[in-house]
Amino acid sequence: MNETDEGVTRWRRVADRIRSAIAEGTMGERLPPETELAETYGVNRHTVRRAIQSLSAEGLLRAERGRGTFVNAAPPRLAYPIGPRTRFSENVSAQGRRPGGRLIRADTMRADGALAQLLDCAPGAMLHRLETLSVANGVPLSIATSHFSVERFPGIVRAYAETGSVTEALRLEGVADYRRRETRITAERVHRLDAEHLASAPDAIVLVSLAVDVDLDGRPVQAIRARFPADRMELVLRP
Amino acid sequence: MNETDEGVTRWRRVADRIRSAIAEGTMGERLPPETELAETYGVNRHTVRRAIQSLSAEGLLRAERGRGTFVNAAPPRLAYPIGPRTRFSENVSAQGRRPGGRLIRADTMRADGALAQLLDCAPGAMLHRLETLSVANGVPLSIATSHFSVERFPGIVRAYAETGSVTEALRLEGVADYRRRETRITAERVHRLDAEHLASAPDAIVLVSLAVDVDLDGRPVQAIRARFPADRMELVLRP
DNA sequence: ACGAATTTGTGCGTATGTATT
DNA sequence: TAATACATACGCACAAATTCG
Repeated sequence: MNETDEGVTRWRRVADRIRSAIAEGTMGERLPPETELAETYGVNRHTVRRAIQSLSAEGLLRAERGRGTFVNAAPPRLAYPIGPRTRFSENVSAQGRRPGGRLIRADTMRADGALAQLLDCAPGAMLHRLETLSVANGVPLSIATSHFSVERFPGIVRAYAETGSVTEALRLEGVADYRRRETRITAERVHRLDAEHLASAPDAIVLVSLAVDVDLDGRPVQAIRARFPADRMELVLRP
Repeated sequence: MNETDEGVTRWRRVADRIRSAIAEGTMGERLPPETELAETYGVNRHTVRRAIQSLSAEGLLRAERGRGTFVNAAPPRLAYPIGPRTRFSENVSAQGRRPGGRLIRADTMRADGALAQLLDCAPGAMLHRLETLSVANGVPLSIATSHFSVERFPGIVRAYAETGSVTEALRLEGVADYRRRETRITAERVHRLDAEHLASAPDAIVLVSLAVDVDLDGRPVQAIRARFPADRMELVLRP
């Protein structure tokens, strides 16, 4: 190893050299095997593995058991417009993709304090919980968990199952139209079950959007917690 | 180790048991040392470390060299409103925090294709690049890199240095007012230098906001790429 | 002030498992 | 089947940071 960057741990130096080699294009699409990298950099294979682990966490590399370690091509992110009239199917089809959705789970739960405040209902009130996976061109784009008041929308689950659309289901339940009142966005590591549905790496990052839709009278209709894989999606806001 | 969850790797089982112990409250604020955990779970210390690494990545734990491994208390996130008139100092002071900013770097660069399109200038045009760190109550909240056309705003850096405010600096350069035209939001792992400035863990997650401000005639004024630590901030949109 | 004990971080060697070629 | 390549796991040693007597 080079002695110029004294004070930096070996695996970090290895990671930097691999990153540079990729940036210069001297690495190619596929990395040499770990044993070979260990030899060329003069370190133990574990040290190479620690470096590769770090670069994989950044999204630069992708290690596949039995096959090799590959350089990730950075695909362009799909834009997801957010506004007062955000609707998933319209968003995706506008970009020439074939939208699709699948109901993952439907059950009931009791509102905790935060949900009760968002939905303007009593804490402990029964809520329908709908979990849906959105897909475009076969690529999972989001998991959304929607919460509806059971008292106000008793048949929402059946209506959604029949129509496949929240907009249509709400219309059947007497909500002519709705709009977005507030969206809160943060990010976190993907949860394990979400990672499976989203076909993401177990340590991938998701954008988390917590939104409230209200009817034309301003009454809360649904609270939605959507998770978007951050390496495939970006949220776009236009005032 | 328990033999009921056959087929799952040991470090994952250890991680699950630690997570459960924390959830049940039987773990306390500080974890036992790695050697002790290894003994109680009947695995090697490396296996415990792999589990702790995973839980740290989730944000549940925090390992401090020489001190121990601690359970992270989840602090409430600070809300950052985004809208057509987003201004940092107004945002933060509205929440009873004392805002502050610091200029990290100021230099020039050439516009790549993406920046040129955002700023409506020629690719390769010279741009001022201003990197600023925003702090509230001593806690770093964001790093923002602003790009301005050198041709149009030759004195923007000096003006910013004197006034400490982009709004004021732009006024000195002849821009009476500006508004947000577009904001694109995604998320990624924090870069190393950003992590130092933001006082984040090296594997923390940042929300990345790429925004364009335009003057009253609709001409692009600045392109901003801001990074927010996702464990401390959430972006809030109200139509 | 200083050294010993404690605790996490890094690194190497070895062995074995598992998926792919 | 055999060879290859990444994944997991153990053991040992030492480094670096902190704590405490």
